[in-house]
Amino acid sequence: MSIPSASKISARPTVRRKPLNRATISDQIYAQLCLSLASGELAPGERLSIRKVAATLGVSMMPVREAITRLIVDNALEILPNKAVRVPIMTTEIFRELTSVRIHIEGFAAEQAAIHRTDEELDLIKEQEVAFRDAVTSSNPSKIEALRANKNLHFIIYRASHLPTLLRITEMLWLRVGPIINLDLDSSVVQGAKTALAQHARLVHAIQTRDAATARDALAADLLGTANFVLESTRLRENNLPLPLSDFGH
Amino acid sequence: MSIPSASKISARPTVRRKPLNRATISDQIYAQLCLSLASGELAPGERLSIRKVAATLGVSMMPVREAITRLIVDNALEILPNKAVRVPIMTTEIFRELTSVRIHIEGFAAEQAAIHRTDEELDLIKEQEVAFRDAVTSSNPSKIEALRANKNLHFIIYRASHLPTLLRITEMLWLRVGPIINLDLDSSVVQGAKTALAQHARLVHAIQTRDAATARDALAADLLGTANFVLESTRLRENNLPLPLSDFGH
DNA sequence: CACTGATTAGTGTGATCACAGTGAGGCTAT
DNA sequence: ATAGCCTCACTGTGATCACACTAATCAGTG
Repeated sequence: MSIPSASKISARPTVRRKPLNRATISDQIYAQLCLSLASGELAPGERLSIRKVAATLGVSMMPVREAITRLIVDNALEILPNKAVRVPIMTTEIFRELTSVRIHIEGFAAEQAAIHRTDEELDLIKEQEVAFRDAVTSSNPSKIEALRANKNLHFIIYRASHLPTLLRITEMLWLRVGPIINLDLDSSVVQGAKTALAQHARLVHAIQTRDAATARDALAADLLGTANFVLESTRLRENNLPLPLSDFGH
Repeated sequence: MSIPSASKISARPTVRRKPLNRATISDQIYAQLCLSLASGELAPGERLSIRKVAATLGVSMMPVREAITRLIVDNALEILPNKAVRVPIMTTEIFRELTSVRIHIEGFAAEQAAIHRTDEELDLIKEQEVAFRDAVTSSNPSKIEALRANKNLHFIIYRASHLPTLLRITEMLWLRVGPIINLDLDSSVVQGAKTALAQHARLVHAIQTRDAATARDALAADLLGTANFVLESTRLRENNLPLPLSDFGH
């Protein structure tokens, strides 16, 4: 990821630079790990070593440590009783629980978005909906492009709820499902996207007409659809065995 | 809080001690800060210095640093553009937003608790309900005892939803409202508890009879009641002015 | 050959130091 | 007296080291 060794600002001639909002190295590592998590690059069950991640990314232990701590707090990573850190393994039971919570909370967000959205936000939503449609119905459908557009669509909606607390919670939830949905939904995402397309259309239309109940229902159906798709093509563990022992942790 | 300088286990004679689950110093600091936050000891707007907290608690910077990082992640503390850390100031706007989210999410938790609760959990819930009633209707009502029982009651219910994700979210939410409700609800908590008592009774009865809808409604009414109470005896800032300038963070 | 034992590499946690950036207080020059 | 500059105390961030604990390797013995 090439961290610029330091922010070497030698001399500021006339203008007084204000490096206030500069991103911390820890922030960069955090963002990087989030990406690796969301892309499935970090597989469930895989162990993380602070030192190794630090060496890989070319930084010291400290920023990695802090980034991992953050990820543990929002349940994107878990810490075993040995104090070892790994990306949580998702059982079907946990996945079901997570999905039901997501349906309720993100459905609520969609409902509020239908109520509080501005016209500008509606435009952005429509924009992302066609982006998703294009990515899926294209002649050579791009899986990663579709997932990106799907995520954008959802989060523009959640942001349009104008409830920052809710937005934060949905971010946490997506961080947890990320490793799963990106894992083995190869080109088959196109097949599963049939119902997604329909529900997205319903969803956007409901948000446009400020129909909160329908917006909630459409989003719930969308989530449920992809969740069932994951449950079928299941790479999930049926029950949480004491140890996976299948990790390639070094 | 008196941290034992270190876990000095000199020699373990015959039994092989397994100090696996031992609480980290960081954990202890985190718990301590949570308490200070929930008790209102750390007032909104107050600034936190890693070194000063470390010196006060008699530890080095590191555990404090990690504990504060965790609290920032779940929005119990906020980090200003100056990188300064303070406990967030709560505006009426933010409080309203937070309350609406809480009503929805914690209402959902109550609903699920009514469905999934075991008989043992029901007993615990009843137990905490009479504890709260006792604390409030006592001849010399104890504010801190009432608040403790109230929190216990709520979280036993949330735990009884058997949705760990939901439990985690409610913990985050309570961490944010903690500094407010404990701030200036002195003996007046008894007055405001009138409606709380009624709703608690409804809530517990609904959970007993597995009436999810009523459970949700009762909990929503409970939350709304205390929220309105806070909004009236308001110590909240009307709008988020650039700086409070009233902190004693020297 | 199988099993226990010690040694070693590797882990997360905590402490300490270095550094750049920030803000306030006091000084000087106008 | 006031505006501007400088100094200094203090901040969070990052790096490095020390330590206790864990897991796995390899040696020794049955």
